Amino acid sequence: MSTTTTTETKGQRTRERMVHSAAALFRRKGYDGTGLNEILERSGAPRGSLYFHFPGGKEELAVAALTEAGFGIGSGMESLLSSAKSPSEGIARVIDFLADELERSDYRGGCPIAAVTLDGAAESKAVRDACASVFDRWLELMEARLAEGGWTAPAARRRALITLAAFEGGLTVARAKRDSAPLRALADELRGLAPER
Amino acid sequence: MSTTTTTETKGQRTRERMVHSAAALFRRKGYDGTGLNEILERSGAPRGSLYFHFPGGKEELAVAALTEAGFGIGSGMESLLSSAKSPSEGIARVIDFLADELERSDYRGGCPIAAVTLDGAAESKAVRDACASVFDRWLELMEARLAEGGWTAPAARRRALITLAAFEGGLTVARAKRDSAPLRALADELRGLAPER
Amino acid sequence: MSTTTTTETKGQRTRERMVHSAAALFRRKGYDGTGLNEILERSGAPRGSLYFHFPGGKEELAVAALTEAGFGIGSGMESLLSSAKSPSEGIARVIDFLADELERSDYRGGCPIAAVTLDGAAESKAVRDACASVFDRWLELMEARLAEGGWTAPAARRRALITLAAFEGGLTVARAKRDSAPLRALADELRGLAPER
Amino acid sequence: MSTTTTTETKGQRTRERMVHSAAALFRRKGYDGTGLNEILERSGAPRGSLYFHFPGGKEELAVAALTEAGFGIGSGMESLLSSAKSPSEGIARVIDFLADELERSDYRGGCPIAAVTLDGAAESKAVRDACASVFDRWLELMEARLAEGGWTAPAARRRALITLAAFEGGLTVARAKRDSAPLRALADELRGLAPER
DNA sequence: ACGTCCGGGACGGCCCGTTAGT
DNA sequence: ACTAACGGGCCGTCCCGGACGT
Repeated sequence: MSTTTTTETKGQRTRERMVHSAAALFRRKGYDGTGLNEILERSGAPRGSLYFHFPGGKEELAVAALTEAGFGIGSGMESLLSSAKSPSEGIARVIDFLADELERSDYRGGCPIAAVTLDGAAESKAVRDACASVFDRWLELMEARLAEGGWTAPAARRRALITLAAFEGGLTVARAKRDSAPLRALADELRGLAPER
Repeated sequence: MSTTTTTETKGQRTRERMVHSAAALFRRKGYDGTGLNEILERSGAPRGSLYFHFPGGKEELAVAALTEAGFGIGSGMESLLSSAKSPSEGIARVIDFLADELERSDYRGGCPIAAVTLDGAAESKAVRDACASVFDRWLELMEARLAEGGWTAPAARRRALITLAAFEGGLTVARAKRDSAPLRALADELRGLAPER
Repeated sequence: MSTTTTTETKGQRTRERMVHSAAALFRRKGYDGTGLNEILERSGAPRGSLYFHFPGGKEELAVAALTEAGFGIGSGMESLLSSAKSPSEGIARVIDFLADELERSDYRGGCPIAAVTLDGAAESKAVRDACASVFDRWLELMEARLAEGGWTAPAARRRALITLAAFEGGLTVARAKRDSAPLRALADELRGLAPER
Repeated sequence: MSTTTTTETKGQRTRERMVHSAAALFRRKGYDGTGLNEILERSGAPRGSLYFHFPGGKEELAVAALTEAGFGIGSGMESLLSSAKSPSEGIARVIDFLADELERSDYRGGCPIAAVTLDGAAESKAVRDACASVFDRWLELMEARLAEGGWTAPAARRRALITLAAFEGGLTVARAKRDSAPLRALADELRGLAPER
């Protein structure tokens, strides 16, 4: 009997470290603001390894990093959502969690997807598509929880969308002001808003 | 009595062209994604002029570009807001206008403030402050219009904030998907939401 | 009695493909201009195989490629020389053949030996020696045919040398101009030159 | 009263040093074998200066280096040619001079034009054209001297061509063998060859 | 014997934002 | 107000080694 989780070759671990480093740096400075050297240094990998694991270079690495970061954040979202007593409450908690993280990182850690979407990397279709997929997945997660809580499909869809937009925008505003209050106000606002049918 | 507008020296016009070019490029690719050469080329100004007008270099130019772009967008917002029959309708029109612009630019022209806030430039206090000021000004504009329409101050504040967050986030999502529908859905949603007292 | 030709293991065929690919690329771009990846891709061989067959790496591969290419070209030369009615005529035909090849390759396929001799690879004694040997062999071939046609040894030696120099130089000039005329003019000239005793 | 020659700005001198360094290195190792770092180090210029003087990068620098080297060598050729009592003697002296230089440089300094023509740089039309122009100029120089010595135009043209080819090829062969004898033999041979009308 | 995976780091050419000099 | 010069940083590719698998 083998353990399901930890059977990872050394190469896979290197690759993972590069992906994580990239994601972490993209959160802070976007794609254009992040140098390969920085990613490499942080992950302790030599330059040649990057091009072994990602022959497509920085762009391919970004796609992997964004996708994986999207899943990670999505999982957190999912558990916050499902542990709350109502969907609205769950949504508020997600936003509060994001606000906590922003504070903890001294207002540096926003959303990697947004950061990359808004910079030069968006010229790349592959990168843009990876971002769009992540956004879609997050929307689905929220819609599902809302539907579970009794919302009609159209109402759930609208609420999911406004939630996503609100927290992406809220993260941006909060970061500029170095103050999480706007983000937390958004959490409250969304908590209070009744479903419109 | 002096004419306020047209008395501009050649130097001022050069400066203005640089500022506009920078703003336009920041919208598309953020601060880190935009090279000085690109800005210079677009504005037709020689290299040395930049450091004459902006001794602080790229950073100082960015502050000017962001501030000015913020004013420009703010003015548009203001007239859209004041020409609508109700504040909610005005807000919806602002978002629709943003969606139109996004489409016209083939999903390249988002919000320069957001783009710069989310990339490496946010490490600069001067840049961050310029962004925060712009956001504040936009919030004030919306609050004022809402108050004028009979909203209480706290409700107006909340609605302004959620509006700002929604359109910044909506612009991001719409750009990633290359589809303005989410943004327009947000406009509708905000139009429909009753004031919560 | 064993077949001399077709008893080749898979490994030998791989090796051969690498050698041929290298030679072909050296003709076009010299040693420094040709990357290992390019050679590998063209020969369909995996990276690790190179160091199995050529522990000395690129340099050792080059020696093999140059030597083999030298033999191949030498054989062609030999048959052209021996099928002509006179040595001078044979020499002219060799040059014409080279000109044909240059045209067929769109002025890319010159002499691999010359290309490698003139670039950084010449710092390597092994490579230089391989080149020198090839040149010597070609000279011998021509001298032998000249002697056979009744030329005295010194005259044959001189004519072989000027022929080799003329076609190497002619190939270079023709390549730069993308015009085989100079090379063909050289063929004519050499055909016309009387033996000087 | 100002000296006509030495009025050179610092920028021009920097540029010149880069051009000379590039030419010197191309002689030894060709275009692909020569790194920009090497050129820069040798000329003592910083990296950025290169792209100021040669916005087109390495390729543009190569064109300049080749053109200038071509003129330099051409001038030497011209004076050797004109100071000899006969054209044939002049030609022999040119080749002898080349042989001297080859020896002096320990068989590293060949013809930069040939080296570049035979490596990957020949893919660039600009580079190839620069090489072709230099060859043409050299041919004209020799033709003119020959005509001056009483040769008919067609004979002069043929002799010029075979001379150019011979010394380019001879330089190659001599370099591979690290022996200037073949080159000197060529000088003798060409001295002895009678004009064919 | 033959080949793969992965690591390793130096170096490739290009372009960055900035400053001196005038 | 602008030309000229400055270095250091960008990302990508180079050739090569060792560990491992067949």
